[in-house]
Amino acid sequence: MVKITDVARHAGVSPSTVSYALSGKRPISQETRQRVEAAIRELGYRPHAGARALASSRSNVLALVAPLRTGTHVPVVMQFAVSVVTTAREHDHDVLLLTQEEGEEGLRRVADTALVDALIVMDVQLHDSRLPLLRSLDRPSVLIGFPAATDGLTCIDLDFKAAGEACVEHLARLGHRVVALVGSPPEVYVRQTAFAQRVVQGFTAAADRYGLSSSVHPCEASPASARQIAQQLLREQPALTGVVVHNEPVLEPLIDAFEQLGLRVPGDLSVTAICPDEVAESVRVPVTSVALPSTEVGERAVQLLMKKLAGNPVPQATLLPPRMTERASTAPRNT
Amino acid sequence: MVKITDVARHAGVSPSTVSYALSGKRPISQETRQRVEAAIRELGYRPHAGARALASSRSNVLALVAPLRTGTHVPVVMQFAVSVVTTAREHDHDVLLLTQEEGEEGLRRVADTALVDALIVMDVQLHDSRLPLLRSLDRPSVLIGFPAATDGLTCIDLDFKAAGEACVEHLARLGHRVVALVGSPPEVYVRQTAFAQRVVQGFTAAADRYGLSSSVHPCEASPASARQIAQQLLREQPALTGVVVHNEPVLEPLIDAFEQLGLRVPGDLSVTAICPDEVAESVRVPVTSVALPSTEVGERAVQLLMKKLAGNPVPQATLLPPRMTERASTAPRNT
DNA sequence: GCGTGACGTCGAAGCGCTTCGACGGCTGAA
DNA sequence: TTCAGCCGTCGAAGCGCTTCGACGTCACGC
Repeated sequence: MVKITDVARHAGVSPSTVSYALSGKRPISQETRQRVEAAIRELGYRPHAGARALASSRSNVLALVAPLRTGTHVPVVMQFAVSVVTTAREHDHDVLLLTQEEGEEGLRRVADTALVDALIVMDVQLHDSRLPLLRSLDRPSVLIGFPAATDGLTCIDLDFKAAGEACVEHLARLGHRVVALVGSPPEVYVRQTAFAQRVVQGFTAAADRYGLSSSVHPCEASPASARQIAQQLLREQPALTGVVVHNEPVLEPLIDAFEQLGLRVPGDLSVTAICPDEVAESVRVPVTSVALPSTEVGERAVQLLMKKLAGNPVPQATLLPPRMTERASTAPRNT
Repeated sequence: MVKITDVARHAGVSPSTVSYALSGKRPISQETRQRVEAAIRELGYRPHAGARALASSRSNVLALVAPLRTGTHVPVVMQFAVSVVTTAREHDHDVLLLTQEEGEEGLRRVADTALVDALIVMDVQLHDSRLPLLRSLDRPSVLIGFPAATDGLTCIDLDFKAAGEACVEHLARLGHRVVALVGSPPEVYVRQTAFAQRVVQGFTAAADRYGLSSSVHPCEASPASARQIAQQLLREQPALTGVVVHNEPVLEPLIDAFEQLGLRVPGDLSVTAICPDEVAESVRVPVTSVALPSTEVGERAVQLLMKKLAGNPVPQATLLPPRMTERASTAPRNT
């Protein structure tokens, strides 16, 4: 193994000079820097991560706690993880993957052993048991999702309330008067994951504001549930012409079910969704949707963390504004 | 921060004794060990990962290189990743997540900086450009998937050839005489990912052995392609009664398409698949399938790595035998 | 009764890097 | 001309841990 003293000798300077040339923390003359760089290249020098971490008390590693539970759409998690890793690399950091099951002990472990400099926690719930721990940890963290109280924390997510509102607004503008929300599976609400409830809040508030008749229906992630919900909706709200779907797996089955019940989309029924663009685009009838910007959230989360690591202040809450894309599934109400 | 010297002082022993008590690398008396453990608990001591890595030249971290490309089924990747993390934790290791995009330079970086002790590489291709690097690296690695030549490597995967054979065998035993394979998207073959071709080999070999008439059809991962393939199959092989599907996303659409064309599953047509059990079970007609054992592969991969790290020899190739589960989609041929 | 070796513990030497203080030389303002 | 202060570099200390060799003690065999 080639070490910094080898490089120093080869370049005819002291080890500290090599270190400073590498980190830029002190001025180094153009000429010396070039000699050092040449030596590094020739010897194929790579600083030892452990030694670096020990001396600088910075590991340049971030922890990412990823969920893997029913109710979370896996591709979104994956996309998010990739975006975190990619962005972290741009900031010269690596990413350590932890599972939700590791729990609080896992967080404490990687933080206390100085394995990581900072943490990103996904799938945060309203009264998440990890919150006190994250507040007390000596390392910065960023949460994806919003708990009930955000004091002492840094949170980021899509503004789901605004997303719910945007969907209703879009339908209202098209003249629809009776709308329904097909939501996440019941367990998501029971678990009190904030985003599901926020969508409901936005949906309801906007419906009231526009004077629409509305209803909310949690839905299991199976085609059978989709068919069942579709039947129920037609029975209970025969005048229904607008639907908001916040549940990726049932989006297509739901549209199929409606069409089998004799409703054309968007002729008789307009459908909007809150889901990743790829999902909205891959449905038989491309769906007008508010995007779930997993890539952007991941990127922003890492940026926030970097700011905190640099000692800069960051906002407690970051809500990304919804971005709606009109596709083939919505149309003015059939009068 | 509480360090090992604090623990030593508190327990009335030397730092080295604490270290040995922790690692078990030298005998420590029952009584001393207990005093040390008590001190650790009372002080909340956590060894510093960087210091440990520097002194022992072991970081206790594994690298996992995950793909994220079209053609790879995302949930499978995720399931695999979770299994790797979980198993690694059981062996007191953590997992660093790298993306495929980081490429060879990423592998070299984490290996050379001693950030990780060993590597797991997913989605290996027949002539993967990373192979020479992995062979030359001074750190052990395990590949998921089989390249053309496995010398100097350690590879593990489902035995896809045997899986293809098992499907055909199952159909042949049920009396089917004309079978077809609906395979992965064309780009998977072009990319020369071995597993797709192995399925074809097994499928073809078994069909020949049983004297069946057979054909192979790559298929895009979209419902439209599924419908198109279904039509084509009926046109070209009117006597078709058995289908093997190796393409998760089109499994359900394909069955739908066949039924819309007037073929009942399994009445007129028997369908088997090579896919994760969850996918096979979630289809409207649960599908007889060979499982894609991502969890087991992840677990075994880590175990192989641990053996290599301990200096024990491991087999160059590990092929997991296919496990077939009969479900509702296959039946004896309608005579 | 004494040598032998296993047991249990200690002290010291590093692992490879960063960083702090120091220092000589040089520039520019007074 | 002088001195303050910056620039560029060096040497040494030390980050917190593991590990090696050494040493005293004790049990056992001959």
